[in-house]
Amino acid sequence: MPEGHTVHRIAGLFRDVFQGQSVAASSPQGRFHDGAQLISGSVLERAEARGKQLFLHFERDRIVRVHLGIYGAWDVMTLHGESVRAGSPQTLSLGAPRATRRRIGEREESFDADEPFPPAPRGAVRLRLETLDVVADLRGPTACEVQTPEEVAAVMARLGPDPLLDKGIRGQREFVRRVSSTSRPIGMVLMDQAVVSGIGNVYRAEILFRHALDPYRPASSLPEETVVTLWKDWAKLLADGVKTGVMLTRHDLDASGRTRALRVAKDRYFVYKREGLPCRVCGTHVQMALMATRKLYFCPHCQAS
DNA sequence: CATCGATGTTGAG
DNA sequence: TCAACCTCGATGG
Repeated sequence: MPEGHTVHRIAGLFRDVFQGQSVAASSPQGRFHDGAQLISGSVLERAEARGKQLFLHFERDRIVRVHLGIYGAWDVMTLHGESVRAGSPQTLSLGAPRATRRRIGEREESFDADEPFPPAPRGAVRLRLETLDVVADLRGPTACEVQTPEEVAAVMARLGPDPLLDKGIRGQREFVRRVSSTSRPIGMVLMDQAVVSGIGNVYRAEILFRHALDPYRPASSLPEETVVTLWKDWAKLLADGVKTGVMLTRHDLDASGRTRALRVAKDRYFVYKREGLPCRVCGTHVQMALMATRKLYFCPHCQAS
């Protein structure tokens, strides 16, 4: 599911396949019918992510803002093979070219779909974006709406820095300022999109473990140097996540362990979803507690104050 | 078949 | 603090 890395991957993929092209838009499910009509046939000028928010800039200052929420996902299907790509309608009708599907969101996967192109929408597709050789289906988003540049600016203004957009000292300083100015627990603060963009429940737990931090410790009590380290670590994890599509957060693995963890979810994390299992560092049982309705995982020994 | 849970946010009280 | 919302795969009977 979507933490910041997923959304940046989608933005990158959309730049590759849609940017500069006229895109047909529809809402097979019907719930985004009017919005789809507003943009259908216009050129996608830009696709950008900020944290978990995706902005698709179409002509005439029409911007589609998408937030996947907890289970939203994009399904992207492309025809493969250049000859098919360039194919005329006759070529397409010559019989069921195979498509490659890429699911982006909860669980990413690629597979050959044994079906004609473009495939019929499956399930509740809120928004379908389509060119001659690419179809992207959006399901289950928390938000999908057409906004003006002013509305987009207002959303952006409420978001904390994103390491991929606010590189260098400016983003870092902003992060330090926002973390240090609140006494709420650091475990809550890292999840607050107004403090920093893109961190979700998985990265939150893993980052805290990687820095041996007690999730309940007041954010303002952390030394500035620790906060700077957190920012740099998030920047690295995010860059890795965008590259691989996987939240691999363990720095205790050799090359083969890493390869395995990329494949096997159970091996992927230090503490996330490992309640009751031995801490990978000290063997203490990993604990789970609710923090503001979300499940928080941590090692009570390694992460003691 | 029904129920549950998930990498999230919003808004009411 | 809590319910509502959005969708689907996993789990249980």
